[in-house]
Amino acid sequence: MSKCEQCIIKQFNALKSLTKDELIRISGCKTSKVIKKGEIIFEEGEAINGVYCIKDGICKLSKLSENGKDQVVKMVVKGQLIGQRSLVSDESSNLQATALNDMEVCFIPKSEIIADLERNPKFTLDMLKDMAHDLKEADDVIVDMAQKSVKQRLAETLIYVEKNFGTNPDGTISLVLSREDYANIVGTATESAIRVLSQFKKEGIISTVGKHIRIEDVSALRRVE
Amino acid sequence: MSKCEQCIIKQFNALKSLTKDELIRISGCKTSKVIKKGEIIFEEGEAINGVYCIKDGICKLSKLSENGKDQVVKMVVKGQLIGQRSLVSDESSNLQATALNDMEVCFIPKSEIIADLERNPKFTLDMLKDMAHDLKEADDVIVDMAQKSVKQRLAETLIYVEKNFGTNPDGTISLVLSREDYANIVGTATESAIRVLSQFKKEGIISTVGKHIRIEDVSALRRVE
DNA sequence: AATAAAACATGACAAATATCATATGAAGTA
DNA sequence: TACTTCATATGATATTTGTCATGTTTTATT
Repeated sequence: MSKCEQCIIKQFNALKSLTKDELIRISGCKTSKVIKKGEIIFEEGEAINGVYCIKDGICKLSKLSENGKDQVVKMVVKGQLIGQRSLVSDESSNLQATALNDMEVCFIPKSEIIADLERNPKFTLDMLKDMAHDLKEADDVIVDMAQKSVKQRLAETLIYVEKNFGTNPDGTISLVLSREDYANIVGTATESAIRVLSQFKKEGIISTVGKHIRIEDVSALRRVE
Repeated sequence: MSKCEQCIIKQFNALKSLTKDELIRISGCKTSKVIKKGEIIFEEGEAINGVYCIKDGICKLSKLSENGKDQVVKMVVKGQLIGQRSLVSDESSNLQATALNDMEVCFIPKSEIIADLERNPKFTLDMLKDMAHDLKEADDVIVDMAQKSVKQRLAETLIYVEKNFGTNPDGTISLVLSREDYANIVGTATESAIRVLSQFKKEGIISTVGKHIRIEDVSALRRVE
């Protein structure tokens, strides 16, 4: 099993602020998991009791709403941590994490890392910075949800996904999402998402290659009203 | 000027985890302000460079959307801190804070408290806990915005406001908000908020006494679809 | 290859919400 | 007091979005 102290992934998250000794100890108790696309990493209501460090892949964090839809709250990519809230709260998770492609994650149990939070202020401060950033992003999502049209939100989502998860050599967006996924990100009916994407395609703003989407005209996407 | 180390308000936020010495130092550099209803505490885009501890009153945190509406993201009450993000980020504020009634706040400059964040892990951990809680609440708001109707969101807002900000002796909700405020919380047009409140009133679910609203039938509010 | 099951697509219609217009009462101001 | 402004209210209408039905395409499975 690979060692935390040598892992480059930690550079992208708060674990970089652990000391070498702390990292070696963490390394000894962590478990690595391979998670296939579509598999659930943890469920809403589950006691997570630890954090996951994402070594590879992308996952969505979602929450079931009363009307049965699974609203995506955030997408998380390689390098980031998920489940941090479980470290500072004894409540069970308010979100479900599902792999959007094949993933590799390391799980660090709360019992092993909690002491570091209480003793290493640099680490805690780093966690705080990450969470402050997440909170800011969540605020932006709230405003978008409340004030923008489905078409605008979908346009923004396409730009976001391309920017954050990259493109293939042919220019298509690397991450393949179903129309239902897109609907659950923007918070609309699947049919509505399909319709808007069809319209974008008809207008030449995007094109599709099989299940892959390519943005043809970013500025048009930005101008969507 | 009152002293932080004797102030009971700090029990409700992370400042309680500062040592007596730290509190005495903070006390020496803090400034107290009285803010009248409607006044802005800080603006979107402003460099705050410190935290505000709310000694009394209620304020809203909002963000201007592209369509010119001022979306309320969160309401904050006596005992809580605002502006924490400025402590861990050099970015300017993403939100505007506006007093919803007469307030009394203390401002603690970043320069004085930042060292405590770096040295007192208990304090940092407490800040982290608060922020984790805020993040969870923000997630819930995202789901509500995306999946619930205006009527449901307004019903929930009424319940929330009554629960969190209390009632007057006659049973009316203490906090008086304009219809526009309600619209900006729920994320809808002012006319729509007015219409829904009128309907609730017609149905006997709420009643009004001047500008005050009284919830007459909470369970009906909960049942709204 | 045959079949079943998803995912995608689109029409028709209903429901929710926004927008614009206008009116009225309340509150502040000259 | 008269005037102005603002908040509340409501109708009429347009637009957006959801829902239901149905068909097609793609993907998975036997």
